[in-house]
Amino acid sequence: MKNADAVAALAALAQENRLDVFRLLVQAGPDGMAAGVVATALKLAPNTLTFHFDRLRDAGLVTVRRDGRSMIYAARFEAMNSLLGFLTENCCQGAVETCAPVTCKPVRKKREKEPAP
Amino acid sequence: MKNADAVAALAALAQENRLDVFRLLVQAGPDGMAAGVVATALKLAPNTLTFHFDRLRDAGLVTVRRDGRSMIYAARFEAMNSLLGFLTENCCQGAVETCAPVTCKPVRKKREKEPAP
DNA sequence: CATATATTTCAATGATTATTGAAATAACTC
DNA sequence: GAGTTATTTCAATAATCATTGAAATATATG
Repeated sequence: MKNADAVAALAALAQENRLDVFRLLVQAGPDGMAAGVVATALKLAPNTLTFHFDRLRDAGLVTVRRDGRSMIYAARFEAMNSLLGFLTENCCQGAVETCAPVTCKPVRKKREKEPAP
Repeated sequence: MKNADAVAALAALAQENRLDVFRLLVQAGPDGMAAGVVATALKLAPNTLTFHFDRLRDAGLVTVRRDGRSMIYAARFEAMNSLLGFLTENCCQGAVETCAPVTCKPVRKKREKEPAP
C-alpha cells in the first residue's frame, strides 16, 4: 500500500458519519447493506449518504452493486486490513511486545491463557 | 474508545506529512525521536512540523518530553491499537475468516510480492 | 552576558470539505 | 404509461485546514 492510498482511506474514515457507515458495513460483513437501510439506521439524508458512500468508494473501502431499486454497499475487508498493516508496518523495530498485536475480533469472546513469566 | 476519539485519531493520520511522521515514530518505537531529526528525515519546515505534532498530540497519538533543547516525540502504541481495534470491532458478525487478522509486523527484509495474477 | 541551536507561536492566505434543498434517474407495480 | 420507491446529481453555502514567513521562547555554551 502506498502512502497516498493510506491517506485517502484515513481521510475517508475521518468523519463521524462515514466512520459510522463504515463500521456498520464492517459489522454487516461481506453481504453488505442497502443504502436505505444504512440511511435509516444512522438517520442520514439520502443525498448526504450518497456523498459519503462516494468518498468511501473512491478510497477503495467499499464496493457497491445494484439489487433491484436498492444499492447494496459492502466493506472491502482487504482494503481495511491493508490499511491496518500499513500503520503498524515495522513497528518498534521488531519489539512486538510494545506494539501489541491487533486481531479482528469476533462477536463472541474467546481468550487463551498466557503462561505467566 | 468513542467514535469521536476515533474520528480525531483518523483525522490526525489523514494527512500525508502527519502520516509520515506517525509511521516514522511507530518505527522508532517507545524511545521516540527529536523533532529536529523528524524534520530532517521528512524535509519539513520546523513550524509546519510543530503544527502537525500538535494535531497528533491532540488526537492522543503521540507524547512529547523535553530533553535539553530537543523535544522528543513518541508514538502512543496503546492509542494506535485502540484505534485499530475500534475499526475491526465485531467485524463480520464473527466470521473471522473474511476479515483477516492483522498483527504488528516486526522488521524484516523488504519483499516485493505479486507476480501478475 | 552574548551567541547559537531547537522548537514554538502568531497572523495571513489559499485550498478543501460537509450539508442543504431541489431536481433528476432508475426500477418496480398497477 | 402513471405512480411510487430508492438513490443520485447539482449548485450554493458554511466551516475547517495546511502552509508560509517573521518573530518569540527555551536551553546550552563560551
